[in-house]
Amino acid sequence: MVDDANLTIGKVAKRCGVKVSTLHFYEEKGLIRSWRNQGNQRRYKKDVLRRVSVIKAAQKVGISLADIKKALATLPNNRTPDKEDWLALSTNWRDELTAKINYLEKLRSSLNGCIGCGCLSMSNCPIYNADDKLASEGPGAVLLDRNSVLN
Amino acid sequence: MVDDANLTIGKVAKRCGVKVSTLHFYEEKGLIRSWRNQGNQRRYKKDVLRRVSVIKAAQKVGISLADIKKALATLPNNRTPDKEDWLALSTNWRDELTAKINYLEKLRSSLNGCIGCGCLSMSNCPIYNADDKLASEGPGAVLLDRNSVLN
DNA sequence: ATAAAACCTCAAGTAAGGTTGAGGTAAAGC
DNA sequence: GCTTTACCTCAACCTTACTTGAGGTTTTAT
Repeated sequence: MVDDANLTIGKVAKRCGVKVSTLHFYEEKGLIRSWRNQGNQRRYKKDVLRRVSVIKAAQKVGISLADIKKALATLPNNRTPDKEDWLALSTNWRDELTAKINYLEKLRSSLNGCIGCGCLSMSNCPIYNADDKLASEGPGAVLLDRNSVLN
Repeated sequence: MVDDANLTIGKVAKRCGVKVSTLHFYEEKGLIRSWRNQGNQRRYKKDVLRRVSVIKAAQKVGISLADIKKALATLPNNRTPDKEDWLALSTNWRDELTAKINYLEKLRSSLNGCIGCGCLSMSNCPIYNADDKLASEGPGAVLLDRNSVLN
């Protein structure tokens, strides 16, 4: 029987609601760490539970694993991260989330104002530029890609 | 020289701000249509410009190509879609966008508290109990062990 | 002691949304 | 007429985030 500070991969998976294969994958990607017992099986300290939960939370914000990894790399590795450490991460992510929300709100008003009312055919539509006048000269239809937060 | 109601793929690509390969891909997926000229080259009617722009707009909302295809399939195919037709699509997408914005706002308001204080382990944590179905970014719902994730 | 459950590695597969390249044809410009 | 640009098909590849499966070992339970 392993004690609570010496978790098996199955325990971690169950308690975090992820599959064992996900933990293998995260370890391979450098997002979490483990050591091995005498029989070559992975063991984790409790710390990993929070890491995995934070990874999942950040994914909901839309942060990629690569960026999550970078953020986790800023945590201290000489001691267990404390409340302040986690707070610093979440503050950054909250700001990204705010930017994303702002973008989506702008997009929503474009949908309302442009697609909804039919002005898609007009040259000043932010989503779609007119085809007639701009056809031979300008760059043509200008999509929102330029300012996209998401893409 | 092709006239304006008889667009080449290059023209469509340039005016919509996408690559030629993207148009091939969309056609293969049934999102747009074309006919062929004598030399087997694709030709499009102007209609396609709006379709592609709407596809791009919907993608920014977070709609998958499969769902966009379904939505586009509700457009009339006996006539060019009019204002009312596009309105129906955009209204649905706007509602999805609103739901998504609401979800992200809820997520934002709980992000610092959850990550910082450790309530990730609790059954009332908003991050894990919000409508995960709306979290179309990132993987789906994560069902945590209600009793003991972190402790 | 033995069987079942859990774990291991490594390769391959999945899904979305495209992109890239090879080998060849068509259209446009001078 | 010749050359460059544009277009064609088909297959393979890319990225993200994992999952699945085969074949084999370790732990745990009875």
